Formats: sequence, C-alpha cells, structure tokens
Amino acid sequence: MHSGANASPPTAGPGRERRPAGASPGRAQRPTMKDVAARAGVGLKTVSRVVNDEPGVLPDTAALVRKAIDELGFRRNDSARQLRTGRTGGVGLVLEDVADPFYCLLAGAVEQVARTHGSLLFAASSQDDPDRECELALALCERRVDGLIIVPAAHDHAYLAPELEAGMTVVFAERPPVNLAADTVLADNLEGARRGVGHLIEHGHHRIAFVGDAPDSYTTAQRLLGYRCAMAEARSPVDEGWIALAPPGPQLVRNTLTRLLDDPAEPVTALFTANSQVTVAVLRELAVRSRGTSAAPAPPRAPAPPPRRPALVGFDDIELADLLDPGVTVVAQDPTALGRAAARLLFERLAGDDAPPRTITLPTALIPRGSGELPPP
Amino acid sequence: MHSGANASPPTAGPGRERRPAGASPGRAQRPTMKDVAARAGVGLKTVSRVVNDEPGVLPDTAALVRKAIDELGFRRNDSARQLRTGRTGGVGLVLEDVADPFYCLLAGAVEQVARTHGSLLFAASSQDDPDRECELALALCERRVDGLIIVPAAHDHAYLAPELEAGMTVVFAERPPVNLAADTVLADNLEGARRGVGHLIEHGHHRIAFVGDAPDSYTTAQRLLGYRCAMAEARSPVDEGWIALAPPGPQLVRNTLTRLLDDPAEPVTALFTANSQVTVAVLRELAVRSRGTSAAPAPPRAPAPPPRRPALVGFDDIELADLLDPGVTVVAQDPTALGRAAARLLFERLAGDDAPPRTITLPTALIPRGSGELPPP
DNA sequence: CTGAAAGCGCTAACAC
DNA sequence: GTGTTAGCGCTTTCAG
Repeated sequence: MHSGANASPPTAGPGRERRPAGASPGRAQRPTMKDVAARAGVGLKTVSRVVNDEPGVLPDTAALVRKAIDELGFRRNDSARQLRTGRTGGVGLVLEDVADPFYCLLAGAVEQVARTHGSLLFAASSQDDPDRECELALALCERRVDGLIIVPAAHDHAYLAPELEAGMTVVFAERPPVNLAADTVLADNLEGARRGVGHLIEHGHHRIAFVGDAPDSYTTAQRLLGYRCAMAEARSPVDEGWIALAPPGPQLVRNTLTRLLDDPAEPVTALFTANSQVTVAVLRELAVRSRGTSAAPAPPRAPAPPPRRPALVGFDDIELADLLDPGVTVVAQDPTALGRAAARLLFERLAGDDAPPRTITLPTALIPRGSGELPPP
Repeated sequence: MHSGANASPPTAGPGRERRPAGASPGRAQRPTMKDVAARAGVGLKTVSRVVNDEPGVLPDTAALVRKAIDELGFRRNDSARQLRTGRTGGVGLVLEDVADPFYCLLAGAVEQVARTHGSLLFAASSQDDPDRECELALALCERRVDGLIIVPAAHDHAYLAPELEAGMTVVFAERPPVNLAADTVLADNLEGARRGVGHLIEHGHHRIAFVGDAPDSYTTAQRLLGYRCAMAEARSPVDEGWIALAPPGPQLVRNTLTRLLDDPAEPVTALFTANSQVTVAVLRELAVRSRGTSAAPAPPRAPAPPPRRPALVGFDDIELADLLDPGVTVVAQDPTALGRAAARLLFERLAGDDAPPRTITLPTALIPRGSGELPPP
C-alpha cells in the first residue's frame, strides 16, 4: 500500500475492507491512521501530525488528510496512544456512593478540575466496603489512571504502597489513610463540632446529646472529640448515656430519641447530630413525634402548644434546611471545596511536585437557621 | 534475555533496571510481564496465563509466577490489554451535572449495572451545553468506551452517526436524541404531568398555573403538553398568562408568583411546577411570602391567619419533601430506574442484541403529601 | 516538510 | 504444559 505503485488519486480508493470474514455484521471495524494515510496518499506520521496538531505539515497536505479523516470517520484510538505515551488523561475517584448528594458534589468538583487539565473522571462507589475500595482502587491502577482520589472506606491502605512506589499519585479526601503516607484533604471535623456544640451551649443548653452512627468512623470520632471539647470547655459534665452511636434506622432513632428526650428525670434539651444522614433521620423522627402529639388530642380550633422540641445542630448541610420549620442550624463542610482541593493537589503532584505528603484541613461554617437557637425549656 | 544463555537462577536476578537515565526520580518505571517472566524464569505467555486465570499452568509454576508478581509489584497494564482485545471495560455517561442530586442517582444506577458487567464508569458533565456534550461524547468514543449513555443537551445528534456506524453503542436517557435513531429511555413526562394536574383538578382547582423553565427543553414541552391535556379533559379553559416559562432565578420567580397569585381579579389557586429546580425555587419564594405577610403586621400573640397558600404539585421528587409543611405533593420519576434501564439496554446491545432501536418509557408516580390536596379558597 | 522503522505491553495463534 | 512469534494502533526516533 505504501509502495510507489500507489499512485491512484487519493480520493478514489475503494477503501480497505479490514473486517475479517467472520466479524459480526453490526460491529464495524474502525479505520486506523494507516487507513487514513493510505486514503490520503501520505505517510502514517503525517496523519499523526495532523491529528495531534503538530507543526510542520503543509496546509494542503493537512487538508488532504483531514478530508480522508472525515470520509473514513476516523477517530484516534486512545488505548494505543496511552500505551505509547504512558498518560491516560483519566483520574479515578473512589468514594462511598456517587449517588449520595454529599459525595456527588465532591465528585463534581473533581471532575471540573480534571477537565481543566484535560482529564476525564472515573467515578467508582465503594459502598463503604473496604474490600470494594481496594478492588476499585487497584482496578483503576491497572487502567493506569494518571492519579487517584480516594475517600477511604478501608481501615488499612498498605495495599497501595506498591502502587505509590511504582509512581501512582494518590490523594485522600475527607478521611485520612491508615498505614500509608499520602496527601490528604480533610474538613476540620473536630473544630466544627466544637463550634456547633458551643453554639448550643451559648444558647443556654447544658444537657446536650451527641447522635452519631458508626463509632469506628474517623469523622464520627473526630466530631465526638469536638463535642467533648466543647462540653469540657463549658465545664458541662457529659453523661455517657447522651452519646448515641448507632446506624440511623428509623426504629433505632426512635428508641434513641425516646430515651434521650422522654426521660422524665433529666431529658436532654439539645441534640448534636453527627452527619447529614443522622440529621435527616432525627428530623423525620421529631416530625413524627410532633404529629403524634398534636394530631390526636388537640382539636384544630385551639392551636395546640407545640410539643417541646429540642434544639438541634447538625454536622453537614442538608438540602432545603432553610425551608423547614424551624430552619435547621448546621455546621456545614463544603464538599465542593474538599473535592476541588483534593483534585488540585493531585494535579500539582502530577506536574512534578515532590514535596513530602501534605495534609490540608478545610474550615467549616456554622449556619444558624433556627433549630440551633431554640432556648432550653 | 530470552536466549539460551539465560540460565541463571530465576529468583536471583538483580531485576532489570529499565528506568532511562533522565527519568524523574519520583516516577518509577513499572515492571511488565516480561520482567515478571524473567524473574520467575518462565515464558511471557505463562505469566499472561497466570494473570488471567487461564487454565493449563502447573500449580507450582503458577506459584512461582505469583511470587515474582508480588515481589516486583507487577500490575497488568490495561491500556495494552485494551489495545489487543478491543474491549475497554468502561462505559461513558454524559449528563448535565454529576453534582446534581437528580442526575447523580441516575449515575449511581448506571455505575451499579456497569459493575455487574465488570465495567467502570466515566462520568462527564455537559453543563447542559451542546458543544460540551459533543466534545465529551467524542472524547469518550476516542477512548473507545464499550458504550455510551447520554442525557442530551444538544439539539442535534447527527454528530454521532459516524460513531454508531463504526460500531459504538449509544443509549439516550431522559431526553430523546434528535436526528439520530438510537435506543432511548424516557420517563412518561406527558402522562405524569397530566396526572399531576388532574390531581389538582380533582381537588377543586380550575385556575392552575404551569411554571417551567427553558421552553425549548424536551421535558418541559412534554410536561406542558400533559398540563394542557389535563385541562382540556376537565374542560377548564387555560389562560396563556398562567404559563410561565423562565429560568428559576429568585427574582423572576418572585415576579411570576406575584403576577399569578396577587392578581386581585383572578388569581390562580394552584401551581404545577415542571421540575425540581423550579419547585424548590417556588417553595422558597412561597416561604418568603408567608414570612413577609405574618412577620410584620401580626404580633406573635394572635396566631395570624396563614397567608393564602396555593396548592402545589411538582414534577420530580425532592429531598425532605415530606418534612416541609405542608408536605410537597409530587409527580416522581425514578432517576435510578431511568439509569438502570438505560444501562441494561446498553449491555444487552453489547451482548449482541441487533434489534432496531427501542424506546422504553417508564411510569411516574403521584405522591400526595399535602400541598397538592389543599382546597381552593 | 515528510516518511520508514522500532516498539509501548499485552494477547491470540501457533509452535514445541 | 509451556514458549515463541506476530501484531493491536499509535508515537517516537531518526533518515531523507
């Protein structure tokens, strides 16, 4: 094809039919650069130059090549390019769940930064399963992503050590890695919780419960620490019974609230909920309790005294928190900022930054909306 | 290396140092199958067999190979594998925004299905920009994803015709393609809107407004059609002034509501909001109006009569809709079901289904929560 | 300015 | 059972 005999007009060639005899009829074979070169009557490298906008091609030659490309419907095969260049133009993101409204904001930020660097995003959900995190992270390494951002589910990240040694760039977000030194971006969980609980204390509360979920979660542990700090600073003794750590199922939350709020002797007057899932579960239960109290006994004519509602501050902002009554006061961390910082750090590393691993801590914001400013009875 | 001279003990080799002299110190060179083969003292193909769990390798040999793999920290390079096999084990998803709570549910479902087929997910946000959709879709084609799911932003999908011809599998979700025949998964927008508006009519409303955003959006158009159907079926005349089509910015929404609700002659008594963004914007504005009416003039002692609140049914479910007061009645489409159906369809095609393009329409669900059951004044 | 040749790391065909 | 060879489609190197 590349011999001097190939003197026929470039546009007149019938096109090479490369599909093997047995190929399925639906799956057409894609043309390659070689095909384009043949069609345009130029060398392979010239096509490559045109496709990659490299200089040193006569405009006329380039036009010829582009014509062939369009006619053939050629599209460069990135697998081959990646194999040769070593860069994939992709970053991997492993997090708990892409469908979660919190994490999808993080993912969105990562994608946006990646885009400015010409990279596409692999999004993978670990479902908070350590094995799955490992499996996904390694699958992404196998795909030779340029870099990896991980929101850890695993409690040991030694499995990544060989990858780091082999040159993989990894940044952890929201939770730090265990048994591994790597860049990390965190929210200031302890300080945020301290301020949130401090806010309740400022509004006159002393008997404040901490409602969290998994006790072995890093963020919950940090936030609990913040709670203890705030209480200690206020010289408020903590009853260990006020600390509820259980998955936020409706029944469990109900029991917890009953125990905390309906204790005739010493009910708590305020709740600090340790993350958005818990906050929502608690809000739902509080709503049920309100309805249960007011619906049956109070006739609609007399405005029933609203059932005593505990003050509430939640960690993590939640959608429509401002439209609820009362508005939900929260300690908001910014998942977008988290993702953006992690992605930026990643691309700095990819650009050659060799400094020792860094940890970036992002501030949280206290947003008063009503629920956290309710006074004690 | 592979000549007969290579008779040294397999495990004793110093390991090939393949890093070129000028390589940056941080980026180590990854070992290849060839390195593993040398280290284990076996042939390349044997390593390949072990890595791919192919049969026909003596357990002892396999153990030897695995040892070398671990020692070297070998991980198969998927780019090379992809180049050879033609399959990438990746699917692409182009949608408006991965950070959107609606679309991230769709993305989560796609990822979950992909996972059962051993595929990873590329998630890309078009930001509803036609050019960006095109750019991303073609970039994914260049990467030779096994298949592509697109939530269209573009108004013309002819640009994908060469890709389809070349064998790319594409499924459209939520909105149909234009100028292209391809598989599509839609929600029953028209019927959903018809039922939602019908619900308001059943509750005694006749003067019902339709509040949507972009008038050129497929979904808005379909839902408006559903609105007109319902009104026509009820023999309720439609005042074209009730149809508000504008982006849901706060000021615009405020003006719209003022026009619709404060008309002293003939205010509408109910609102049908055409998607979740509009619904939320309207709810926010209604809340402001309530506060504005009750805060200033009414002293806290006398329970001010609640400002007349229009009934409201929204298209799309929204987070915490049940906790608002009143609860928000919605016509819910199931983004997870949408994503799952699209992904399943995609993998059926990849498995060889050659039938002509199909369109799947998914039902919607009317969820009464209070706002849609408010009677007219 | 252009092109031929080498090879990225792997798998598919065949040797042995 | 195991090894050798020949590419996959591209970029790199170096020669015209």
